[in-house]
Formats: sequence, C-alpha cells, structure tokens
Amino acid sequence: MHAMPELPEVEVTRRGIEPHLAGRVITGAVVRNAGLRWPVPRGLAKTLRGLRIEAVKRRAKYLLLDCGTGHLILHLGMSGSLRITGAKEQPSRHDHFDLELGDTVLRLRDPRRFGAVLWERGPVERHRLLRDLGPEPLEKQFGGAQLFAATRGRAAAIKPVLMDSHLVVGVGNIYASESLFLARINPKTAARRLGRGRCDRLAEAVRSVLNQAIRAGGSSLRDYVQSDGSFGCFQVECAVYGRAGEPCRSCGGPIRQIAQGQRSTYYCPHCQR
DNA sequence: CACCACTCCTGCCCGC
DNA sequence: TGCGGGCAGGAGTGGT
Repeated sequence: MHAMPELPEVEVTRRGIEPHLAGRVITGAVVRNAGLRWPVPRGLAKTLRGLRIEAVKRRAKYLLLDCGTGHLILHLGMSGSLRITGAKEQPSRHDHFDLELGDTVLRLRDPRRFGAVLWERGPVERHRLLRDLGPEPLEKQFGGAQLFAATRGRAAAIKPVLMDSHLVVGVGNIYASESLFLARINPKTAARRLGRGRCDRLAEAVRSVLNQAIRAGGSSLRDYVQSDGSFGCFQVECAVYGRAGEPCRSCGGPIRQIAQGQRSTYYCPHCQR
C-alpha cells in the first residue's frame, strides 16, 4: 500500500496544509473532473470565492475547511492526496480539484476517484455523512468501557466490527489488523465475546497504533510544500498487514491472511487468541 | 437493528 | 513488449 489514507495520513495532511490555509482568502477554485464519489457541486468556485478559511479541521477521515458561512468537506477516498503548490504548476492527469489562495494552490489528486469534495452551508456536524459517526479514537469518549458497551449484541467478528464507523471512526483495514495484533486478539473472535479486559486492551492498542503512525508521518513530513502528497506506510514496518507467510515479529510463526467481509485480514494465529 | 454484498475506479502485478 | 485478468480497498447504499 503506498498512499492509502487512513486516519493518521489524513491528520498529518491536515497539519501539513493548515499553516498554508488558515486565515487565507479563497480567490478561486477549479474543478477539472467533477466525477468523484459524488459529483462536485456545480457553482462551487462561485460559492467559495472571497471566503476566508477560518480553520482546518478533521472529523473521522473528512477534512473540513471552515469558511465561516459553510464548510468545504474533503475526503481522500483510498487514493487521494493533497499538496500545496504554486499557481503556475501544471496539473497532471489525476489532479481533479484546485483551491486557489492567491499564488498558493491546494491541489487534490485522486487516481481512483473514491474521494469527495462537498460543500455544507449549515452546521457541518449535522451533515448526513458526519451525523451518525462514532467517537474519535484519539478522544477520551473512546475507550474500553465504550468499546465494551458498543460491542454487546454484536455477533460478527471483531475485525469488521472495529471498522464500523458507528463504533469508532478512522480505523481502516490496515490499522484494524495492526491493532488486533498489538492487543493479541484473534480477528475472528465474535465481538460480543470480548470482555472488559480485552476491550481495554484493544482500545489502548487502537490509540497506540494510530498515535505511532501520526508521529511517524509527522516526522517524515519536513516540508509540505512541493511534497508529492503521497505517503508510504506510516509505520516503519507493519507488524502483520501485507506480511502473509512472513515470520511473526513476536513468535516467529507465519503470519496468516484470511478474508473477512471481502477484505483481507492479517494475523498471527499463535499470538492472537 | 445487524449484517452482508455490492458498488464506484484505476494502478499494479501476474502469466502468457 | 503488450495485453487480459485478477486484486485491492473506504465506506455509503440497499436488501434480507
């Protein structure tokens, strides 16, 4: 995986673009390809022109540019990236959207076009995409107690349940596998069979894995301007993800790959019970 | 509800 | 060297 934006990547992107956007006035916008996950709203350039970006926020994997009268909502899907560039820089094939701030340009690149650019004029937390989201994994609303409560009555395996955004946001396929490895929990375990102890361990593992990835991404991100906007795996090395057949870093046994809900899961059958 | 399959799309890797 | 096929994957949507 080379540029799969999970929560850490989105948060590092937020921190990277914030200094270039906050307090700046939008002078224009260019939609080269409106065919993202949902159509980019018509007349968006006209809506945005002249607005001042008050803050650059994040909710789950959505980036929110607070423009006072409304929010520009950006999602990177699974191949999207943002970069700060200059007005004279030639856009390339998959550069679908530009936000112009004088000579500075925020440019969205997204080859697979699973991303989104939307405008919400009302309170952004009530937008239908944000309304029903669970707690942020790095805020104190998320934890063992909440995870325990939320998994009662869930017969499905913990791995897909952990990726359910009603339960907790921002845990994608990579970090779900990584968190379960750190917590030493078998991904096939029925969610409702996890007791308080294992829920505590899992919540702590999620927090730890995400924080570590944010730190790794943040430290490798020296200068957001001119960066190619792409990320590698934020962890120096994943412990299990993408390592089918390779030795577990803890016990040396082979990492196993299985499918859960049309998605790959990686785990160590010896260490994760 | 909970759960599952389906869907969007293109880069990449494999085998021939 | 080129090409067809298969795969991956965030997450909303719709069916059971």
